[in-house]
Formats: sequence, structure tokens, C-alpha cells
Amino acid sequence: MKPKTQTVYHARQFAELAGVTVRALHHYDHLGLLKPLHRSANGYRLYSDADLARLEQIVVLKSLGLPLKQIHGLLNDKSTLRQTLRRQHHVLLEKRGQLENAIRAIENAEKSLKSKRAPDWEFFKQILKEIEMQNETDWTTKYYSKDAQAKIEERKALWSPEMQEKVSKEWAELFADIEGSLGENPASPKAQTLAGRWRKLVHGFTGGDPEIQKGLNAMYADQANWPEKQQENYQIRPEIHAFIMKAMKAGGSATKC
Amino acid sequence: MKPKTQTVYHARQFAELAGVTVRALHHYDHLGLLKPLHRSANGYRLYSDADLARLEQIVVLKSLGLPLKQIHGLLNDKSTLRQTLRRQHHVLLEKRGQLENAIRAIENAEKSLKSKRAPDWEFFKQILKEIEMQNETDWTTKYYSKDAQAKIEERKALWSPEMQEKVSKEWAELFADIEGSLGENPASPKAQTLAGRWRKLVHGFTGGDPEIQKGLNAMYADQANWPEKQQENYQIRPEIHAFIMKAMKAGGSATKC
DNA sequence: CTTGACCATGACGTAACGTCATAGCTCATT
DNA sequence: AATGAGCTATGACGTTACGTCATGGTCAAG
Repeated sequence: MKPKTQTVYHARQFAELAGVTVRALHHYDHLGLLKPLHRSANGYRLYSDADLARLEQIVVLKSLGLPLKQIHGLLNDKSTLRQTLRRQHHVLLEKRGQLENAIRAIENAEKSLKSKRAPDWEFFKQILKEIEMQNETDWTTKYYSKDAQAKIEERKALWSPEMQEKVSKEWAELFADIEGSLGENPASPKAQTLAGRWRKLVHGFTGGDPEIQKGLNAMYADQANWPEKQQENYQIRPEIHAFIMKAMKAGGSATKC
Repeated sequence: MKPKTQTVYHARQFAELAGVTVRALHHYDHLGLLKPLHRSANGYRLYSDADLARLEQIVVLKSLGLPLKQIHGLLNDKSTLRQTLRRQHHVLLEKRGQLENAIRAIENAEKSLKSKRAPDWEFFKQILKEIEMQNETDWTTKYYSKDAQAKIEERKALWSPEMQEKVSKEWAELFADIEGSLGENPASPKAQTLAGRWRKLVHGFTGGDPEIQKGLNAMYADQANWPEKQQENYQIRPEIHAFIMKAMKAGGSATKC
């Protein structure tokens, strides 16, 4: 005999088991997110242990900041769980970034309030701008159309750290290989192979989207105006760029960079 | 002659100057947060440079995460700016903490998803609990009534880092001084002075609130169940405690610890 | 029978606007 | 003068995840 623990719970008990309120249960029921298995004759909600498991999953996902709608979808089709988590991870990192900006801004503002007795709004404005400028991780955005930006954000969210690392390693290897083949004829099979790898990596970023490709090209054309700090990280040696361009042309591709 | 730049703006222009939408202007107007100086005959909102200054302040405060209601109050009575910023700083730090929990939880969950193909909800639950347990900065809360907790939070938010440091230094000094006076008669003026300092420091925390005092007492009485890590930081040597209790009694005070 | 504790549904409130819908005004072109 | 583009106004509903009544039925204990 199994220990026959209670198999049905009333709203109150059930809510307490998962640390939520009865009102929340009503809400979830209303949304169709969690419907009690049955109702008693008088209309009371009767929850089961299976319901408890589901509710606990809801609570977990909720604590990760997911909206109830998505949770609903996830629980009906858990195959997208991975991607949802990736996306959410990205979202949370961004929120944290903004929070940190605000926190630092307040700290600076407090310092300035300590010396000057009256608030200096011009100064505050400055502080915020500077902080925003400082961590301009997204200085690239100005090259993309609104439309393209949205698409990029979409795809960014799905890049796992491993993928990111793998890709940057592939780029590094590709650069090294090109470096060693600068003497080759751009039309040679070897050069064409390199151009192929290049295209594949670029394609991995653009996803084949012409809007994104356009932005990337624009960004590349404006190299002179990149922020100094990024020059080193992103700039491609002219010889390499020239070589690849020639190889691309020889191969008949229109992709610019 | 000063450069007579435009002195009145229509909604659209004005909004762009501060990087907000026209709808937001309507909203602020509706709330009474920012009313345009006048309206044109046809009912159009006409904003002035003074309005611009105010709008910019609104934008700054909003970016710090302050609700419009509070901003409204602040702009009418800037004397509370300091405290509001302190409070907000505290709020933001807490939000960041929660975000970090969620972020770490997702990262762990992703790891576990990598090995096992199916989501292991029990495991997720565990992860969240552990992370919550791990940074239990507020293990003390369980000793306070809901009411008292709210009050404590209120006061915490107003403690500047400097205050905090000053207070803990004062406690350290007091402990040292008591340590050197353990041989004294608890009724002696010297002991009474020490007891007075003790009371003042406790009062600084309780704010004279009996609810908070009660919680503090309860917490102290339950020393045996404190989390291990905190034992060292918070525990008071029994000799010192005993001495102060005697001195308090001798002085006729009812304060327990 | 009366409490007190628990249940249900329904509806309004919250924060900060976004997004129509409807309608008037203005300037410039046809 | 009529028309269309572009700007303006007000009003109202939608969003998120419930909290907080308001109203009324149910159940076990005394």
C-alpha cells in the first residue's frame, strides 16, 4: 500500500502548498493556465497532485520573469523550452545592465548632492548620458534599420555562449588561414574555399536577411567612425579584406564583406 | 540682443527635444505632472523653454526608475530628493539581486538541459530554492511581524552607506569599551554610560518602535537557530551581553538587548 | 441557529503609456 | 475653392498579474 496522502485539495491548502495566493489560482484558472481537475458539487475548485506539479512549474517559470502567456505555451509544448530560456537569459542580462546604469547614476547624483546643496539637473543629465555612452555595447545599432535591429535582437537572444565562442574561434581560424594564403591566386580553389568559409560565417550572422546584410555593409563602410575601443577588436586587416574581396569577386558572389 | 530662439513649441517638436512621445506629453498633462504654459486658440498645447527644463528633469528621474507620482511630488518639493534617491538606490539594488538570482537559475537550468534532454522540474525547483537560500541576506525577517518588516524596510532605505559604516564602528567601539570594563560594578556610572550608549544604538535601529523591538528580542532569543555563517558576525559574547543586561537592570531600563 | 472560516463570481484599480477612432486645423498644391 | 498631407485634440480601450473589495453561498462546530 502506498501512503495514501490526500489526493484533492481545496483552494486555500493548494495555494499554500506552492506559496501562491488563492486569487492567483483564480487568475490562472481564468486564463486557462491551470484548471483544477474537477469541481465539487458546490462549485469549489478541487486540485490534484498532478495540478500541484503543474503549478510548481508555473511558479518556477514565473520566477524567471516569464510572462504567463509564454508559460502557458511552454507547458503545452515544452520543446521550445531551451530557446525560451536562451531568450529570457538575454532579456534579463539587458535589464540588469539598465539597472546598473541607474544605480551608478544615483550614486553619482548622491555624491554631487553632498557637495552642492541644491540639485544640479544639468549635471544629472550629463551623468546619465555619460553612463549610457560608457557601456555602448550597441554602438553598432545605428547602422541598421529599425526592422533589421529587431531581427538581430531576435537572433542574438538565441545565441548560446558556446555558439558565440565557437563562432569567434572559427573567425580567428579563418583569419589565420587567410593570412597564410595571401600569396595565392584569388581564383584558386584554395582561395575559393576560404571565401566559402567567410560567406558561411557572415551568413550565420545575417541569417540571409538582406536588411541585416545592408546594415553590416554600411557599418563596414564607416570604419573610420567606429569608437576607438572597438577598432582593435573588430577591424580586419586590409590585406585580408582585399584578398577576400578579390576571391569573392572571382567566385562571382555579391556579398560585400 | 540675445539670440531669440523659439520660445514656444508645439507638441511634436517639444516631444522630440526631450526624446519622448506626444502621447507621453498628453499623459503628463493629464496627470498634472507637466502642464503646458498655455494653449493656443485652437486648443493646441504650447510649451515653453521652462517646460522643457521640467520635462528633462522628469525624464532623468524616470530613467532612475521612479514612478511618475513620486516625480510629481519631487518636482513640487525638491527637499526630499536626497531621501528619495537613497530609497530608490536601495530598491534598485534589491531588484538587481533578484535579477541575478534568475539569471543564475537559468544558467543552471540550461546546463542541466544540455545533459538530460527532458526538463527536470524537480531539479529546477531545487536550483531556485538553493539560490534563494544562498543569498539569504534577510534571514532575520522571520523574526519580525509583517508590520515591523515594512517599517524596517522603510528605515533601511534611508541608511546611507556612511551611516551604516559609522554605526557598525560605534558598535565595535562599544564592544571594545565594555570588554575593558567587565570588572566594573554594573551600577557604576561608567557601566551606566556604556548601557546608555547601547540603548542609543539599539534605538537607532528600532527607531523606538515596539514592534521592531519585539522582533529583535525574538531574534535574539533564538540565537541557537541562526544560520551558521551569521553566528560569527552577529553573536555577542555572553560576558558582554550579561554585563549589559545587569547594567540595564541596575539602571532601570526594560530594553532587553 | 449562529458564528467563523472558506468558497465562488464579478468588477474595479494599478503604471505608463500604445494604439486606434473620431474630428478639427493649417499649409501648400491643384 | 477644393483637396490632401501632416499636425493637433479628446476619449476610450488594451496591456500585466494579480490585489482588493463587494456580494452571496457552503460547511462544520457550538
